[in-house]
Amino acid sequence: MLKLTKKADYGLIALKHLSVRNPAQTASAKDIADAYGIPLPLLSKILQRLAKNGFLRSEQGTNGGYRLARDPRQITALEVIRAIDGPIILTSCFTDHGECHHSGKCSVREPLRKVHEGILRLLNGITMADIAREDMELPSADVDVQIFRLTEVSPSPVLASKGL
Amino acid sequence: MLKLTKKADYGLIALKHLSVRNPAQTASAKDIADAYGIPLPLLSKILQRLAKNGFLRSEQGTNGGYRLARDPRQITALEVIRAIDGPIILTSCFTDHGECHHSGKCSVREPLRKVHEGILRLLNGITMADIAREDMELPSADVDVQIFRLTEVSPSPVLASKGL
DNA sequence: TGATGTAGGACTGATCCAGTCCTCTATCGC
DNA sequence: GCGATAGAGGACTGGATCAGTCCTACATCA
Repeated sequence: MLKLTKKADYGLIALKHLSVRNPAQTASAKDIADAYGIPLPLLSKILQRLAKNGFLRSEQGTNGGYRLARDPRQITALEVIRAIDGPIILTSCFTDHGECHHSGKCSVREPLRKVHEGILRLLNGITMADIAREDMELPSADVDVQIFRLTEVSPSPVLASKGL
Repeated sequence: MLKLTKKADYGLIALKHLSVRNPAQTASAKDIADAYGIPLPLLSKILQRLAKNGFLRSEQGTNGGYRLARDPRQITALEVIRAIDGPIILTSCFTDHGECHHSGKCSVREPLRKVHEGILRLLNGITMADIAREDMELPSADVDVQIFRLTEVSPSPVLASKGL
């Protein structure tokens, strides 16, 4: 279904929240949960994991909370999503082990790997600093359309059609 | 989790199978299921849906089966996936209705929409003809990294790291 | 010492995916 | 015409995963 989990969403929201403010300032899980209507215990888990993975530094006790451990320009969306959701697997064909139990039968593995890499590259090209900017630039059209293009195709109305 | 369903996988495999061979030739669901080790009733449903959506033409009766209804160069991976899995939803923030129940709170909706569009554009740029080619070109590195790039980032070892 | 806050394991309900089962209809060859 | 083949399609089930809750333990500060 090609969907991000809510946990990843929440994680990105929290990191954006912390990227915008003064890096010296801490925000508690409760602060963030209240600000965005996220269930506190759920957000806590996410923040704990982000801290465990080196994105955040946590401080316990009164007036404690979380602050960024790294420059927002050095944190990519890909890293965050992987830390929260685990490895991104476009198709079960290539898991971490790299093997498809359909063996030589699965004929679309290689093409899908290209798509997979494209998505990873896309996510890897976005930092928290980008996300924190409200005026994030629109991707210039037709740039990556050309990446895979080997044959002619008529101008597709797919992207313009409602629904997606 | 950003994963394609097996149904979409199977659909792409079947379409590739039909794209490679003579377009006049039909292949039954059983033929394809046997060739790739896909459960027949499951594949049947997928092929039926592809036929219903105009990708395939079906012929009933003895020696019946499926054949492509359109030029493989005119069938994009995006269309196929959408036909089988339904609309691609990167985050529940923007559904078909385009509305986030978090209202104005969800601060990452716009950035994620950009990612979303990037993925759609990527999938829309791949046709069945591309997938049917074994020597599908590798995406040239660093092309789409630049799309979202507004800030500097150090060369990331993320893509090179094992696991992805 | 108590309030505040993080750390983290266990558990549950809901949803969705993958696959199965069954019945029905259409077409071809004998 | 009849039976084998093949598509059409609805109903159902087991399992996995997600989203969220609950509870306890530990750390820090006023």
